[in-house]
Amino acid sequence: MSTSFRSEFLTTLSARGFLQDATHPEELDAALSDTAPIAAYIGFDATADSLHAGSLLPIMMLRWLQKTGHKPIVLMGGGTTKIGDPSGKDAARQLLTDADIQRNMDGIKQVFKKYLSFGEGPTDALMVNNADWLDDLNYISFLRDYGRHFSVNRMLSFDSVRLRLDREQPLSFLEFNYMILQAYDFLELNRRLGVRLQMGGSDQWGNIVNGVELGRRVDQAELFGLTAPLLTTASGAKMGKSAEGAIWLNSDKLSPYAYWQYWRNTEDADVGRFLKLFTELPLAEIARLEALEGAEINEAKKILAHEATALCHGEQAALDAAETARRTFEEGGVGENLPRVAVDRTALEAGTLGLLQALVEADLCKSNGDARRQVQGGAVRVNDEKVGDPARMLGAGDLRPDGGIKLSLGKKRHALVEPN
RNA sequence: GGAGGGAUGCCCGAGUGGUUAAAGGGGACGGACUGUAAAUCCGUUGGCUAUGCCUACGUUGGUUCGAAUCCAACUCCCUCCA
Repeated sequence: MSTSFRSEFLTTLSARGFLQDATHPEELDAALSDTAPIAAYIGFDATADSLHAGSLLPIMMLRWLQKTGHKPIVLMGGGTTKIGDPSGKDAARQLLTDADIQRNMDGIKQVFKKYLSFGEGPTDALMVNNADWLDDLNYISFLRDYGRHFSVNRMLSFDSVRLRLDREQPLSFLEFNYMILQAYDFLELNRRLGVRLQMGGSDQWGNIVNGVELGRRVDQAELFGLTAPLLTTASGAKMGKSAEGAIWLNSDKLSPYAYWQYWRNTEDADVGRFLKLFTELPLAEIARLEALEGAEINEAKKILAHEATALCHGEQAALDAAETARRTFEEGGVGENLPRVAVDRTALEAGTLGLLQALVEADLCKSNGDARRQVQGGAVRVNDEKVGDPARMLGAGDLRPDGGIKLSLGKKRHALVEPN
């Protein structure tokens, strides 16, 4: 995709590295260049009550879409989530109830509100749920009206299916049908809201193309598809995971400080790419930051962390996180925003509060055994002094002048323990 | 419907009666080195009221002094045949 575009939207996506593939680039570019806004959608799962950094790329695409004068549609997979993704070998996966799905969608909407502006205007974002049309489908009439437009021969040739078959891994009929249901989503969105473009990760290419073709066959609609590259870090890891687990976008699941830290720890080789994808800084500015070498690239990482955090949690939260990090790392002090954990004052004053227990309560270790091993491995510090004795108790004598005890696991993970 | 193969810790995968909390790899965490990076090297990686105890090799029973390993039934998956 090295063509040059007329539309602001495609020009931006292309320059910032969001573009992998598109179905009819020229026609799409022309449509996006018209004065009338184009409605475009991306589908999201409703399997958790927040999204994580892996979903940030599509979110940013919707944001750019809106910024360049078009209408973003967030499609929640409420209907498909109800069935459950059949991949993975444990059939034990729980099916979500309607209430679960609704709660998840509410949580996810909180994330989108930070990035998109919702409403009823021509370029305001909308959130829709495919359960609205999938729930009431009649099997026979669905097969007759839409099933006949799908050739199994062709479905078998799509990567999502073919790779599974080549590896002789099971592929259930249910899963095989996902493609059809997703294609139908596109058709339905076109009929209901006039949506003409579907975007997604490159793994969605097959699904998207099917939707485009279904629209053409059934309604003679001119639909478009566009995919973004699948994102991994320079060392090949998937985006959105870290030491602490998933990088959630909701602040009640992951603090803005931890979110800031995630971006601050970006690998050198990824800084330029991430600045383009996850911030809205001008490309010239990014080019300058990207050119920094050696330790100076840390400046670029701080800017990346700030911009990404400000988008997700607001400007003030980003500044606070930076300040906490500065005090914690550059001065070795206690930052205001370190996670605070209340412990039983009586036990503390009696000297019966074990260090191991405190580490677990502070969420630094997952069990006493884990805490014990970390202490023995020399990873634990109390008020910045290394502790080697797993039987160590915390007492009133450990309280610092500010009334707390700072626990550290390794260099980066800290918590402030305070008696209640 | 018939025949055969399989189910092991976060994941992959070895293990076919005892020294197996279970090889090896990946991932993850910690340490060293650095720039709060990467790469590399080292250590750790079921739980607990902890020189011991408990839980764990699909599920439930059985054989045995002793079972992830043998037997039976069941559940799920794969392959081939019809």
